[in-house]
Amino acid sequence: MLDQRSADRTAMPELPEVETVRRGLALRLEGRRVRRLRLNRPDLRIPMPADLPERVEGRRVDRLGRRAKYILLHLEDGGVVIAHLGMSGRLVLSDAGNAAPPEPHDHVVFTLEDGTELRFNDARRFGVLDYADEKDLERHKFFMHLGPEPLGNAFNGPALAAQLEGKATPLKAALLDQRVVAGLGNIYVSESLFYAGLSPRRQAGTVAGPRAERLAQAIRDVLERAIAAGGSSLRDYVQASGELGYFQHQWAVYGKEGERCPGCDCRQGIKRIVQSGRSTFYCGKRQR
DNA sequence: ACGAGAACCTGTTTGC
DNA sequence: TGCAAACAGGTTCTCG
Repeated sequence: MLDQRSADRTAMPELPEVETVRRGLALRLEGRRVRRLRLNRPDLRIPMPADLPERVEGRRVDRLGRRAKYILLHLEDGGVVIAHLGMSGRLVLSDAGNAAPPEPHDHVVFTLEDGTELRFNDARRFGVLDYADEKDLERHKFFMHLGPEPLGNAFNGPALAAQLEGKATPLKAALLDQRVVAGLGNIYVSESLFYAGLSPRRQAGTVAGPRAERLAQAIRDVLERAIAAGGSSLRDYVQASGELGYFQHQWAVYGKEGERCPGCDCRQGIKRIVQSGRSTFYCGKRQR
């Protein structure tokens, strides 16, 4: 229990964590009906629609979906609640008859017919909650410009190379751009580049052919392994407390400045640099 | 048009 | 010990 609480504080909502949360919510929400939706504080990064409660209350949740880092609650009438966790957002479930006491930053509370509560808690309010009709999702402003899902069929070496072609920006910055590939964040960009053996400082446009192939594969592998790790943690987590949170991962380079490179015997160890205001970790010898 | 950096906001960690 | 600065998983806007 204590371990889980401390894991909560090191939340990291990139694609694997969002997918893990989606799976956990699916177990508890699919097929259930929302009795009440309470907006405590609607002014997140983008103000949520004032009519959200009337759009949602009384509807059954058919299916939990995901696009990039957005979680989608598909309702029975074709409505979709769109949730993004930003940097600090959490979706916390509590059992019927055993509701957790209200916490600071509980901005939205869904109450199901059986009393189960789902709370959207987000201290920094970089998160988002919105509503759309299913048929309009592709054209929604959140999704209109997104690149391919890295775990989908449309993502591979040539597709990635095409996105990077002509870009002068460092590879690190290009991979954070959700139009290039949707779902990577600061941690998994560093991790993917490490496994691909590519320098985060390399000009993005120079990545094509076999390099692009390696990078696309590294991205896939890293994300799949992280989801697998989250999935196994999730089972324990749900059994233990019935809550959802985030999970600590074992990273190769992220946050490991000065430590020994796990891929080679170089002397300098893992380097930390700042690119467009954000930390990047890499091995200067192994990654070119 | 593009890319770098700031801004958004709060909480936690680090360093003097 | 206490306080201030630095830093944090994301996205979007502005400026050069």
